[in-house]
Amino acid sequence: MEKPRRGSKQKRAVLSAAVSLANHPTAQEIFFKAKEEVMSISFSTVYRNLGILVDEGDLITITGTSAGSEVHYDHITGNHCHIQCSTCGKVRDLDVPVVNFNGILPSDASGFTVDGVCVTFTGTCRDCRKKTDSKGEQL
Amino acid sequence: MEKPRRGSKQKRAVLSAAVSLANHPTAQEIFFKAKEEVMSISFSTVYRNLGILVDEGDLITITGTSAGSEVHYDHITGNHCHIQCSTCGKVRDLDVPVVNFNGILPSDASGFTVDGVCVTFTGTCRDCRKKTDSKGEQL
DNA sequence: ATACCTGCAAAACGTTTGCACGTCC
DNA sequence: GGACGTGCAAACGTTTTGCAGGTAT
Repeated sequence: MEKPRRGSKQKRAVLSAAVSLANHPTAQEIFFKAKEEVMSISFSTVYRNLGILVDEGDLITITGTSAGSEVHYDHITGNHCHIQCSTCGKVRDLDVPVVNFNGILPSDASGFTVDGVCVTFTGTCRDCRKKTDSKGEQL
Repeated sequence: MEKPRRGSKQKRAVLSAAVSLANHPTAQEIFFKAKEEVMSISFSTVYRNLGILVDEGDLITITGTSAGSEVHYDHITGNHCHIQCSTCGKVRDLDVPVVNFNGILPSDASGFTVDGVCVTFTGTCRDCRKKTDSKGEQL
């Protein structure tokens, strides 16, 4: 039932862009990086391939809690946590593993089949903290 | 430095809509619900007030990992987990508390000030599972 | 009166889709 | 040759914004 997948240099470029950009890049960032490899690549192709790569398990998506509506992509697909700056939207990895959760859920999942968990902390990065402080407000 | 907030029946309608809709409503759902209370309310006003209410801590936002680009709102602002169906985008509360995390992070946060955590499980709800099964594929 | 807040309409933004062409098997 | 992949441009849905007018203090 699996569709045969042919592969293309564009797709490879998308994946390698996602991998080489360590910072949980957005689709746009991946687009520009991939463009370095395949000049002619288009947005549609990037988005299409990102979807495919996520489907195939080569990438995962990260969506933050607030700032920035863009989807971030991560080539580290194992369960780990992220923290996103609610001001600038930047995402970083956290060392905290999500192990605790693998055992917790089934009973509480009220009918859901659980296939993953996304733990995203919200916070403020040092840079944005400075800016906020100098504006004289911290809420 | 805080801006004086006047309050309005629209804002109240938005909040009470968000509260009465227990299902982690999206902005659109809140809009329609709020419209029942204040017929003349507009999208802009809903969005504006949602932003304000989140700012004020009366609501939190939930963003899933995949399906559905809309932001969901939750009036239960205490740390708790959610599970979102990756097919239909529906969000549910999980009983699992996030207590474990309050102690873990500071050292790993690499310069971030942490002010919250959003734990969203990804899964498939019973309804969507049925649909998927009947299509004969489960990946 | 002076902010703040509203409602409208238009814009912005990220993303998706339709279609014709190219490419690989 | 046929199916998959691409690129373009246009569409889409959600959210934001500019502006004129309304409302509460």
